Amino acid sequence: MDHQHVKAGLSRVDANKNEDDMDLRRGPWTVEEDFTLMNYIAHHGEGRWNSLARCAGLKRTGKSCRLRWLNYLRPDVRRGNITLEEQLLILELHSRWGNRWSKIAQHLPGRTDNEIKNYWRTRVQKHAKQLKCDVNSKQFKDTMRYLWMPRLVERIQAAAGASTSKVIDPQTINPNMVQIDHNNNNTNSSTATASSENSFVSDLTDCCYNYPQQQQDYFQVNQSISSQLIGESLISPTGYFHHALEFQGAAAADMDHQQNTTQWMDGANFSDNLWNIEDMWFLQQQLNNNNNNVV
DNA sequence: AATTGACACAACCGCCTTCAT
DNA sequence: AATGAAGGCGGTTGTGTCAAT
Repeated sequence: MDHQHVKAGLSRVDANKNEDDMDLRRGPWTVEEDFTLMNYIAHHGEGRWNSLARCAGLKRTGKSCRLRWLNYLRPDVRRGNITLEEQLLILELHSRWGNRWSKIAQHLPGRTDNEIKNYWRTRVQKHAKQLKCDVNSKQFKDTMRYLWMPRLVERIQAAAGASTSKVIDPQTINPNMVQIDHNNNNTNSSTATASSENSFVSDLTDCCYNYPQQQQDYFQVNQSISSQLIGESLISPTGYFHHALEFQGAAAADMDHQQNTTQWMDGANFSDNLWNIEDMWFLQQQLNNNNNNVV
């Protein structure tokens, strides 16, 4: 690798390729290019992308053709808002596998790794930024597991109960869920919100406004729904649901720490913040726990 | 009406792995 | 076994859109 290529951040192989491909097109695809690519694949199939690009007469790299096909033109690609169920799955699978986008995408039919990656960056990382904590930190991960995911489950339930086109039928998952609905006969804001819209219009932000009243119930339900969505084998016996219960118990016995959040929240504009007091308190607890462990 | 900033998403880049020769 | 091309993947950037000012 010579200095020029090192400077440009290119390997020699890629650099030579670039020199050879100076007349290649870059940037957004035109309708004509899309049509050419689709037409060629319809007749000849996909694969061998470099030769495909040449034979189809496209002035694009094979990589570019492949990406365009997989992420946009493929007939079975799903577009549009990420559903609540998909959000829950993404959070769950990311907690297990990290940034293995293609692996995560395999469990969301029609969704591309690129789309999931973008979702994570634009939605999830944004919230981490607002909380002023690292997206990979334990605090943030715990918040996802013990607050956001239960809320997502709650909203999935509400949406399924309100919609005729249910994605999840609670009774087929867990009889407890029916009981939960009856016990929660107060119509809290989250239920009302979810009922007034279809399950496709939602994101994490909405979930963060609505703190569950009976969190233990939500963990039970969460476990059930996650099991249905991604299969029992993915739920660990020592998974986050149990840890959440332990955490909630310990936290309830230590409510005095809530006062400490004032100090912790210094610098945050609360009136404009998406996060409610429980989120902040939860994170503060995590910080305290970590500090105790260090000492 | 023009400007600006935030946001979502398409597309590219470079590294790594796999495959064919 | 060695080599180069192709493909896959995760990170990053570019661009269009829209709301707020």
